[in-house]
Amino acid sequence: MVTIKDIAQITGVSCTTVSNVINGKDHRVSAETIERINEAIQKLGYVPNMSARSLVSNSSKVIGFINHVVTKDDSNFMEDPFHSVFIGVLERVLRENGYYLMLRTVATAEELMAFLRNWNVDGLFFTGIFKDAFFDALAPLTIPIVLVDSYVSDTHICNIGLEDFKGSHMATSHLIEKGHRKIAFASPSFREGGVVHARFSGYQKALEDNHIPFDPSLILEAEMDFSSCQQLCDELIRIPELTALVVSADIMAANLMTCLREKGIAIPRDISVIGFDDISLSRVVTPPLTTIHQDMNLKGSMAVEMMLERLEGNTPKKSNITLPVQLIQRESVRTL
Amino acid sequence: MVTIKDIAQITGVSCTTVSNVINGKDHRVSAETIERINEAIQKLGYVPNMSARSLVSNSSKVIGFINHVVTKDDSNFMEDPFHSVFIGVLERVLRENGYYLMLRTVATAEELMAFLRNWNVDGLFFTGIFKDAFFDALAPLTIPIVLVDSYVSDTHICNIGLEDFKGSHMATSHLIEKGHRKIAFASPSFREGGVVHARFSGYQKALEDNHIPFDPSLILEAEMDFSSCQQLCDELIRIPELTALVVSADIMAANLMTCLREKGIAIPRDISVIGFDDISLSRVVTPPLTTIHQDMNLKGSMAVEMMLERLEGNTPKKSNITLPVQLIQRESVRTL
DNA sequence: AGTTAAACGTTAAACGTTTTAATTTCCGTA
DNA sequence: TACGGAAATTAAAACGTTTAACGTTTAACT
Repeated sequence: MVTIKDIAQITGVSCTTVSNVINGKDHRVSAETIERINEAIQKLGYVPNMSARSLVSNSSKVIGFINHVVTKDDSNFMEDPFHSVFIGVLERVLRENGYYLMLRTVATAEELMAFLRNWNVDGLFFTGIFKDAFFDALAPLTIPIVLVDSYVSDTHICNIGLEDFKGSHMATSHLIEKGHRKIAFASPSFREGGVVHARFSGYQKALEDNHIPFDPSLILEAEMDFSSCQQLCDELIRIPELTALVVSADIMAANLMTCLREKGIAIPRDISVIGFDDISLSRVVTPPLTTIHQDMNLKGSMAVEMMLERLEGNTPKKSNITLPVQLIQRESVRTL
Repeated sequence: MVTIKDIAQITGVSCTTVSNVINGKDHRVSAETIERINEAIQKLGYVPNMSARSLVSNSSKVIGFINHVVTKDDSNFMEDPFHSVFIGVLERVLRENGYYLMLRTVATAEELMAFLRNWNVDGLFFTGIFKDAFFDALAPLTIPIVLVDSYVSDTHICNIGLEDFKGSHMATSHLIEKGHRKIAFASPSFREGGVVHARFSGYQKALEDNHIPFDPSLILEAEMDFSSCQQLCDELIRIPELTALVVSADIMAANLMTCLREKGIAIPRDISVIGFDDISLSRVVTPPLTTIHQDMNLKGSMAVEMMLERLEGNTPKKSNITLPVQLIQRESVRTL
């Protein structure tokens, strides 16, 4: 292993100087020396040891992506394209800026703290954090934290979210324009500070704006997996005169559509469906799903941008970004 | 920050002893001392500093998941459920065994080596490595390396793969049993040492076994994304009397089915399609895709198991595991 | 010529852990 | 009582960096 010492020795210079050159603090070093040092680095193939670096500097260049599991389940959080696509973007941009990405699942705040101190983690990404005890444990942390899809606000914690309310309002209004009046709302379970809440409000407001009375029996909750959707489907078909359905997540919509089809219910002939998210699947499902589009890649790059800004020590202009959504009309909605 | 020194001081013992207790080398420490130390650790909330640890011990507990990009593209490798689901499993099992997972994209072997030495990486996972210069660069490495879906063999590198040949043979035979004779094979581009090759051979052999002459004009290559599939689709419909299609990846099959439908071609009425992989999407697409199933979660856990065995220093029983596949009949194949 | 300040360095301590080799303590036995 | 040896413990070096704090030399002003 070639160390900074070797470089120093070979170039006849001290460790400090080599270190300064490596770290771009070369304003105190002559151009000629810099040249010599860089050559030696090149020739010997020197690579800095991050452990040594972080040991002394209290900064590791490690950014954590935290998957917070509420219940100790063995489900694979990577099944959700939202996590994976997001992580893919993170990895790329962080790397381009000299950072490293560590994945970590934690159940408790203690586990998180241990992880942070294990590695001197420099920054943290979270998806789907809600207002609860766990979130409160984040407050005393001083490293930059970027939340995604969390309706929680805090001075030093960034959030990057979506026009959930607006999107849902658009979806519902679209159905109403197409002549639908009895419209159900299906979604994963509500959690305080989660996106579902905002999406539900959008649905509710759209009804109100169109003078359609709100009917609580049209609100359906279930998990997103296939078998939960089957149960939900049974409830659905028992609702009389239902003509349309707003689903607050495309994965769920896709599962639901499959269940409905298996029961001989045609979409959009018997029932119209509109989704939310526009994941890649939505285009490929039959019929292609009309949905509210969000730009996952943009979301990821905005999140990294906020993170990087904070890492550089600049307080960013905004600590709360809301990304736009867009209605994508495909074939799962019919005009009444 | 509470260090090992603090624990030593408070319990009136040396750093060495504390270290020994922490690392389970407590055979040289009296039971009473162990007790005292553990209490102090608990009370002060001591958490080991991995940087310091790896600095001196040349082992970091960091396992890298490497995404090797051949061309410098900006596509998101996490779009592929194979990577993401796999990584999800890795993270869980590695964590349960005291390891940490770092994600890293590299373009060249040099980048990889730099990464390894940056962090003293203890082990490496790869998906989709092919027999090329990059692979050769892996040879001199001494840390455990686990490959997934790579038809390359090397003494100290593990591989965990699939019955690709058999699966493809099953798929093709299934179509033949259903009365099909003119069967095309569509797949992402062939690469030496990649799974596509094996899957192609299975197709070819099934034809041969059934005395159907092989027709090279029925072999179609394209990338998996939607627009490439559209082009491929144009070629497809120009083939006269084609009744069936083996697609060597479900993502591609799904895209292809959508393109075909957009051109007014009904599945399975006009053309039967059989896929490979059985990703979650396959069930939800219309018609539900008949495909060859593989167990991604099993694949992940087997891969970690091999990795852990090597990390413990045991040479595992096998360095090459082939997982079984299974035909899942759904509705995309019709009987002629 | 003498003073200053910039330019170009260096020395050595510190970071938190592991590990080797040395040291002390304790106990049973000759 | 002395002694051998096992058991329990320790001191100190080492890992590869960064970073204060300090030292030279040189160029530029009075």
